[in-house]
Amino acid sequence: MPDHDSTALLSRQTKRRRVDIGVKRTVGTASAFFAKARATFFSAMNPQGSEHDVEYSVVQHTDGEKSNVLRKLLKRANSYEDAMMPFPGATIISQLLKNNMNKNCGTEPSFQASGLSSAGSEIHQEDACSNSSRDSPQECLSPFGRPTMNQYDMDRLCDEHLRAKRARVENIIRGMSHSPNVALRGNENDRDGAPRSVSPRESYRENKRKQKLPQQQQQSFQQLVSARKEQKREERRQLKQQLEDMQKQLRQLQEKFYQIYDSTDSENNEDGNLSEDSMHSEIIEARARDSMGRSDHEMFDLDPAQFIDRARALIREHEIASDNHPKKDGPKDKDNLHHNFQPESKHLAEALKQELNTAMSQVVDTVVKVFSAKPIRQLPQVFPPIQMPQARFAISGENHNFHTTNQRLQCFGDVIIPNPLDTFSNVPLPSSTDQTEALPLVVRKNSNDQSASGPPPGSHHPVLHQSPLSAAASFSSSSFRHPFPLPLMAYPFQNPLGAPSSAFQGKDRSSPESLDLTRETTSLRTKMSSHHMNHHPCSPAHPPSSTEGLSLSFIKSECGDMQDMSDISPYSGSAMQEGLSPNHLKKAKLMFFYTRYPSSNMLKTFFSDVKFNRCITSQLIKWFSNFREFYYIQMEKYARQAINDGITSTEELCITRDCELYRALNMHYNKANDFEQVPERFLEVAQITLREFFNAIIAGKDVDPSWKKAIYKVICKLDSEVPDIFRSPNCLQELLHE
DNA sequence: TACGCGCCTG
DNA sequence: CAGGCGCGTA
Repeated sequence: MPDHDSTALLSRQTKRRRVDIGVKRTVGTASAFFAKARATFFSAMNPQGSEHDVEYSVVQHTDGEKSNVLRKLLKRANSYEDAMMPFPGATIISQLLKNNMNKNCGTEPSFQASGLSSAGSEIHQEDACSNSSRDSPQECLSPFGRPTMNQYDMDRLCDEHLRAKRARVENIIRGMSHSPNVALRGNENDRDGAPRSVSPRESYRENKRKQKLPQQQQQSFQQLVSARKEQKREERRQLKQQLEDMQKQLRQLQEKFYQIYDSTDSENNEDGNLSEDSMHSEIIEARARDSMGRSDHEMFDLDPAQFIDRARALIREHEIASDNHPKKDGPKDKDNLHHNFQPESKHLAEALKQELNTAMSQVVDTVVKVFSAKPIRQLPQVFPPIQMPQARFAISGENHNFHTTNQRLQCFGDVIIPNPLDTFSNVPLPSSTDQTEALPLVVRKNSNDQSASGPPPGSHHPVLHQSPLSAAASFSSSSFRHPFPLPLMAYPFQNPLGAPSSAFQGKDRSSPESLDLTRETTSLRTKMSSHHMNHHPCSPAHPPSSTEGLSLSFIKSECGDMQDMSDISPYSGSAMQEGLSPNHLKKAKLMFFYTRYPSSNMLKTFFSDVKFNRCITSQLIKWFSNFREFYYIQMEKYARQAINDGITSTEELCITRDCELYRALNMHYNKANDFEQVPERFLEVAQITLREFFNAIIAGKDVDPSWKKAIYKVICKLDSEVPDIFRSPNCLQELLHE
């Protein structure tokens, strides 16, 4: 773990503790002194915030705080793992490994956090270094002992560097092959490696550290070399096993593939004349090979290229078949297709073909993914579905190209619906760096939903996938990026081997129930409003397209009982705003000087220039909740400070316009101090609040977890009338420019 | 069940 | 400042 991380952790912790000193006191006033002294002592002891700090804090904290530390570590580890999943860069291999290893060792997240191979834990090593007084610092820096780097000439240094590099790679591979830290470790390395340029010496040291074996390290290089050889042998063995595992999985895939093929094969045999028709020899060949392979079980040993070739052939076969069927004018075909075929079986055939196409796409995709070591350049293709039947699979041909997620989506859109709208191409698909904070939750939720409930029956239409995108596109400026695509993109990766038939159909991902869009919509609107998005993207002159209509209804259904749906739909009329602007925030802050607990009705009347819906209302309510939070925190802080300062009587607690507490509050709600009419009443209320806190603390009521509630009850009755001028939409100008 | 609130977190 | 969460209330 890099130092800055633990530093951050520490600073968060100390910060939290400073707050917690107040909030979660278990003893009376004496504990405040103690805690304060402890904090001072603590920060004096560790001015630079090293790894000691975490240790120290863990040891010193109460159980709850300790569990906080653990929780954070755990969270971090999880988030690293989660973060790996949806990225195109995460290969199927790592996912397979992850799946396997989660079964075995999914129970020790804290060790995941330490993130090292079985050879030893970095953290443990470092702890041993920093904690144990027996070890000399030199040994810590250079675990291989005396021969320090200074004794080598430059050649040696280069050699070491190369060796270290190699060892590092080997280490990563080994880590992948038998520890649950795949994602984490890789991540860590990336993070470590990217920002700083690694000097040879540094990387040498780092690798030594990582390579350190649990047994006593001998100082001679020969032993090191032999140990390394041992490791390599072990690695080789494990890699081999890994390979075997993957082959096994591939076999399963192929099996599935052939099962599907068999089903349609037998059906084709039913109508009997497909093969005698003008079938390409390639297809017949493929079939011949096929049946042979099936009888001999040799197909399992096909190499990937062959496998993919055959997949392509099959696809071609089916496309030719489906293309030819309607075009056939020969009486024979007509007979076969239109007379001998019952309508039901025709439908069945069509359905089966579609299913087959979908399934085959998945299989081919997965196989390609398994066997493409690295993403190579993508072919710039748009997948015209009918005209270029091969385009869909061209990437899996000689080039063994890697499907980007975007292509994958298009591909499956193709299969399911022949003519997908190309809204996708107009929306900048987020790269891994475009991720916003809301994403992981959405992904997780979706994946859970997906795995929990099977795809609901009913028709699926890709346009539903696009509606969120078009929502983002049509409601936002060009620079605005919404995290919608990522949950969708994450889907194809969810379960590459387990249930491919349901994994890609996307029926449930298109259903509004499974997507937690409420928050997304809220945040979308929030972001819109905070960016002054007052323009109306859908002007009446340009009636919404079908996709826009869908996205509108999407938001409509998600945002629930909006009092006025026109606030999203094309809107022409008054100057009502669709969201809250910074000016509204400023106004709300000024209103806080008068009212701490405004009712939602009151908010509606005072923010009459905003079109209210559920989201806006809760945002405003949240604002005032945040204001109160700050207010009460200040009050408590100053009350405790007063107690610490030896004040014993509430009479001594007065709030004037030049006292520190008032200045802090004014700074928060009236930052520029351009509102010069902070009512006297606010000072009184503040003073009452302060005294309430003071008395409560003095009385030791703060041992009760909900001791503040009584104070809140008092304060909420002290709201005063908000001047009418605040009802005006332009009140800010009027208030601030007087 | 929906809503408002407060607390915690980032 | 916003999101998540748990709780109490209507």
